[in-house]
Amino acid sequence: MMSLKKITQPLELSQMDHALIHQHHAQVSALHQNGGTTSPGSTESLGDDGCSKTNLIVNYLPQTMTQEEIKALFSSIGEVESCKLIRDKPTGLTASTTVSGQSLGYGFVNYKNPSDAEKAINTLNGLRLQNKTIKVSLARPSCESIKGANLYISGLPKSLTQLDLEKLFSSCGQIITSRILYDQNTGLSKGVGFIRFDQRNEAERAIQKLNGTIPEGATEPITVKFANSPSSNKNALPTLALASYLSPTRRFLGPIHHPSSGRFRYSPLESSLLGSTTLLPSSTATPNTAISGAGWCIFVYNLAPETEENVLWQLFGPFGAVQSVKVIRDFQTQKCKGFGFVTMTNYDEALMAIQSLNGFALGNRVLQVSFKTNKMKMM
DNA sequence: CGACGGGACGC
DNA sequence: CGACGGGACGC
Repeated sequence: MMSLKKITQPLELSQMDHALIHQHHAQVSALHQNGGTTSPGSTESLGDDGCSKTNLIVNYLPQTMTQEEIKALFSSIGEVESCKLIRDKPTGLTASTTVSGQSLGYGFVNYKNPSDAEKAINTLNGLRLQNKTIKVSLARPSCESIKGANLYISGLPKSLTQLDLEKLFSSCGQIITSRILYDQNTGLSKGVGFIRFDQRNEAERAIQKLNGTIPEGATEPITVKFANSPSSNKNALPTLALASYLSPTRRFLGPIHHPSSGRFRYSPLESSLLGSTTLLPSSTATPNTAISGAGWCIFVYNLAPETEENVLWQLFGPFGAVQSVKVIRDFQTQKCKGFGFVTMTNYDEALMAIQSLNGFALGNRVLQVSFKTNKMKMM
């Protein structure tokens, strides 16, 4: 139940044509348009071998769309010379349950004729397909200097608009895309946004110039830094991969490399407690033992409301002997209150579980796992 | 936007 | 803390 979001219906070609006919006038924000697909200068006529006028990059493609479907769609405009959907590497590796070859959501379409490429931009850019609005623009000549040019900006005033954001950054270079994140429910700005520049050095310039500065009319400084690269994936261990990744036959695991561990980590343990592996659970001496004195009680925080006991068994079982698990629920709703407890027999195994599972991305939540503290109601 | 339960020995 | 429509340069 935790990872159903990937299930979408494959797109039929007939549906696509249909969509094409009825929605080819889909609105695209002016901002996106000025996002810089048109080069500022004169280089229009370099057609032959310089900047290609036939090669398009298509972004925000629906996950399920295949290269063949893309080609079919774009062939409705004119003759397509080549078409490539970019997919992630077919890593046969263990951890990534993301089956090899998933679409990365963008691709390239190269037309025979520049006029068709232009027509494709005019008619297909902004086309809505499934849950996505695709973007069609001229591909820039591929080169190293355009990579890693995406910035993450936080601390923005809630009133700052996308246009304001672009104005703020436009002096640093050519903006390819910009975005401000809004809360889905309230519609209010999250004070966080992205700017993708044409060139990486433009992005560096923007960091130099704007990081820590206070926008006009604002009171707080903004943070400008490089956005996380898509490869440093946040939910590298997809929800249901747990059972398979944390194979029950393996009692001890090497350190699990959490995506951005440092940031999410929060360990209540002091190094002194970690020193020895020969500690025995004792009912009174240390603050982190289970009440009963037999076993080590672990506090697990940031569980989803639907969480059930079996999730905890699956999470902790691979690390050793688990005596009991408990999901704490609200009495009324019977929904998990966001935390639970796991009691393990052996200190070493409990420690290993904590070290491995603290910071672990379970679905869209990052777990915080530590020895239970003693809320001394009584002594 | 959020943080540590529930049970009940029979002295 | 904060991370996008998951994924903008050929995976």
